[in-house]
Amino acid sequence: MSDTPTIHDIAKFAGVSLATVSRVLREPEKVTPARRSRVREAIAHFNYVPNAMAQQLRRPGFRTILVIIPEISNLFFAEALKNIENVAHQLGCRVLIGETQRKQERLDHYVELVTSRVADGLILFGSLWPSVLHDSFDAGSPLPFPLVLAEGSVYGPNCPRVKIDNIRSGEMAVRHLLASGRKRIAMISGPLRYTVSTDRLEGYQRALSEAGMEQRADWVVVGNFSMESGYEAMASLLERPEWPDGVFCASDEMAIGAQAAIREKGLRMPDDIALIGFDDMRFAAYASPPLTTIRQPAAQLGEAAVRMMQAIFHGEAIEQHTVILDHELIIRESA
Amino acid sequence: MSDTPTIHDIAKFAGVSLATVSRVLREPEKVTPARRSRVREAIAHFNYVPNAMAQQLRRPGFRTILVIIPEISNLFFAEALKNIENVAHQLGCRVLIGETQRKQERLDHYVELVTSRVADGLILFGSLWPSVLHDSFDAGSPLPFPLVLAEGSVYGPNCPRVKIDNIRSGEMAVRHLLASGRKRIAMISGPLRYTVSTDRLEGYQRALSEAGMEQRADWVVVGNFSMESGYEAMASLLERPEWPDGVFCASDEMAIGAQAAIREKGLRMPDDIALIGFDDMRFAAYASPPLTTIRQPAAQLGEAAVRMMQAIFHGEAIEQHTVILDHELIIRESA
DNA sequence: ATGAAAGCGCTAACAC
DNA sequence: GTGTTAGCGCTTTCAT
Repeated sequence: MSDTPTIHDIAKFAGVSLATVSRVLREPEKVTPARRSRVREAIAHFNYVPNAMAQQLRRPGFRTILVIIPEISNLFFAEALKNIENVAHQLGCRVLIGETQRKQERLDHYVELVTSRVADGLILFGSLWPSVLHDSFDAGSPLPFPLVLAEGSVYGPNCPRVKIDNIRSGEMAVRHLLASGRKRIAMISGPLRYTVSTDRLEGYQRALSEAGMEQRADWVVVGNFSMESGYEAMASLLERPEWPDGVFCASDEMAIGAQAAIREKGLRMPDDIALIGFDDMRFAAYASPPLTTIRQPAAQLGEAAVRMMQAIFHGEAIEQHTVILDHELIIRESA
Repeated sequence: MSDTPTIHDIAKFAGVSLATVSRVLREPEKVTPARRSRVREAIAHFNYVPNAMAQQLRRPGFRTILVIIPEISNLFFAEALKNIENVAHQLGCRVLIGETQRKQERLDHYVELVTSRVADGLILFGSLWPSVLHDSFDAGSPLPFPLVLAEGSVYGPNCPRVKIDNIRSGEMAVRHLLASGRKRIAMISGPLRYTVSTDRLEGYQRALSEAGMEQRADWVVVGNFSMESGYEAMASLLERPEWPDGVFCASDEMAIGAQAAIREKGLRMPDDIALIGFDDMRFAAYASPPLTTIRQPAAQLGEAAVRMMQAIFHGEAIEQHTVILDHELIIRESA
């Protein structure tokens, strides 16, 4: 932690010019073996590592892509991230991760990393929109940096994005409940300020009306995607005079909370209540009973996002401006 | 995404000198209102954001701390991270997160961010040791950058660290099992190449021998901290002629996997088998039955790490070179 | 093959 | 107040 050596120190120590040191670093073959090793010794001696800031200034180096997610503890994001890291690494980029905790201020703080060129591109999850990009939202004004939107929960802006079709996913979930003869289907939704939530809700409604079922507004109760809120929501549903016989939860976490509430009441799944979740996160298979759910292709989503970013970096025209990934019904034992 | 404007563009456009633009940015009060607003217009017009690389070069700016974790999808880390972010933000630092997936190569790649001064300090979770720091491992040689070790799973190096006492935690877990009269206590351990694992295992052994119980080597089966491995481990235990009546799992994830195996056999917890986990991750309370576990203070751990880092940044002598956080037994229904 | 020197985008002394 | 100028640590012509 002593004073950081610079290229000057190395040059002086090795008795060569700055340029030579620089060359040893990036085109060693252009330097005589003798001096080359002298320089290398010096480098080792000082434990010298070039200052990346200074390097980048002259020469566009490794690409760094910043990934911003709302919550790191949400397993869905964790899964997507893992793949982003893998693919990016493969493609020779570095990945930095930032968590906003759904705070605009945090988001903006992270976005500075890319406006100020510490990172070269941004993959943005979640429903918040960077303040700096306010003008670019609906206006056709071009984006000031490479951006790809993931998870598709943001409205309008005209930029590359990868998402899943939450409406059709919701439909699929509810149809599955319907298929087993459920008549009183409730929904535990996410916060209605998020598109993902309203989309899944719309899917629920469509499936119901398609089946000619009655829609009861008081049977959709909104949680916040957490287990706790799922538990509360289900508990409140079970306090009503008439119980639902099927419940669609907008996240697996809420479904797991709901399961706890159902078990506490001594009810059985799927006999008394059929329950279906959303995400297919790791824990779903180990729930009691194992959770039937809609699988979001988190990993693919990450991969697709990185590939789009890569395309932008390379100035390639992106064929599909928005790619929609396939969801899938995973049938286990809860419905 | 068009050509990035520089301070020159702004200066020219506003008809002032570079210095004036720079001043408007960081000491606006020293510039006449008239010119100030001219410059601001120019900035707005070009959508100018100073290049952070260039800035840092002259002037040590915001501190960036890099946090490296093995796996982002491990909820324990997620929890610790959340708090790191919070505290760091409060202290005016930026946090970057990197995931190694327990690969040395990945770790080293991230560590470059700090040797090359993109980040100013490193908080390191996990059991891997950066290659660059090879010499500093046991040698007393000083570290080339601010480093604090978290989670305490690395041997020897002489640097600030924050950890929990895994041995005593393990003891506590097993004592609890013993207290309810269990006679045949098995353990599902983590990989034995990690200190966290061997420490918890040692705690298990100590508690057993302290109680004068027989120790059977074939009753410790090793998993890899995942639910899957917990399931497998428990299943294998249940294939033996004699079943354990108590099981200590080195992670909640493994415990949840184990619960699934136990339920499948139609056994009851804690009546037939008492089960205790480790971590107290979010899902523990919603398991079936709710999981008794040892709580690791993930959040405090994050906070402590950041504060130590802050102290290093400020050149303060760190009072406690290694801080050990308290664990806690959380009794729920599985044991 | 090597070194001198210009410059990357910005900040901070120093003059005016 | 404001502009000029000298760097920050590095890369890259361009001579030699």
